[in-house]
Amino acid sequence: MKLATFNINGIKARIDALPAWLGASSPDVVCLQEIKSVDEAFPREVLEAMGYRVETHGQKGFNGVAILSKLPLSDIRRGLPGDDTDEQARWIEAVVEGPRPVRICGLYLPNGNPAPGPKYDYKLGWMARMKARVQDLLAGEEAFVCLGDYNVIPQSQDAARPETWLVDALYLPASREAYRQIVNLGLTDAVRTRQPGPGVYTFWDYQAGAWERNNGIRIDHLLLSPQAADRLEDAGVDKSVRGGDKPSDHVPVWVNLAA
DNA sequence: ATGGTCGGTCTCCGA
Repeated sequence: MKLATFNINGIKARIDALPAWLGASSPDVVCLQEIKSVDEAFPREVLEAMGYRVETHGQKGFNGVAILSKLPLSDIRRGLPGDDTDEQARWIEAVVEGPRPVRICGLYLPNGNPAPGPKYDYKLGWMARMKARVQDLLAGEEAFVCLGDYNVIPQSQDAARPETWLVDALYLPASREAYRQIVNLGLTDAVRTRQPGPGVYTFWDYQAGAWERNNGIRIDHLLLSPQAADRLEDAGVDKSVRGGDKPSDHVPVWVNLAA
């Protein structure tokens, strides 16, 4: 089973590039971030025509997440638990049905800039809520994968120029500590396991020729529960998508799980 | 040495 995450930075702007990648890569399940669309305006028909079920959790203008799946979904949940006043659409969850089901949590973690400030406080609060959700899921001992745009550079090797990120919310010590606290509950970073060295990036800014200079960062991650990690076969980054027509600033990241 | 790019609209803000 091939699972992928892709921050598309606007579904309207990616209406050609997304189907092109789906056709070339044939993932079974994809979690999308930054659809920047309300549910009613999401162009589900073109994706359904490719064999995907479509579940969205959108909002106007910003944020928004979705699941595309060739396999049946159950227990679909929208929104990260822990704060009923949080109106930002950043979390969608479902169980992918099959002989060996796997729960997927698609997430768009807050950027948090500028830091310090209220946006950074929201980021850290959101990460604490995510940690609590992961703790609950771990207690269930099921296979699950938390995949999406984490907006966290875990280590210096995950940035081409780490020195330029020192005061950024994506790399501040408190951001990386909160991320480690989630991973250290017992999750496996699928891409790190398969490609342990430096130089693996998932985002290149549109500005300043970042792509041409390979000035990238790794912020899109797939974290596997122990039961999902048992089934890890392969993982990787579809870097070439960044060089295509009208690219997102992120590229797809994927994992293959047995059965 | 500096500034630079997108996307969705809220003709500015978020990233």
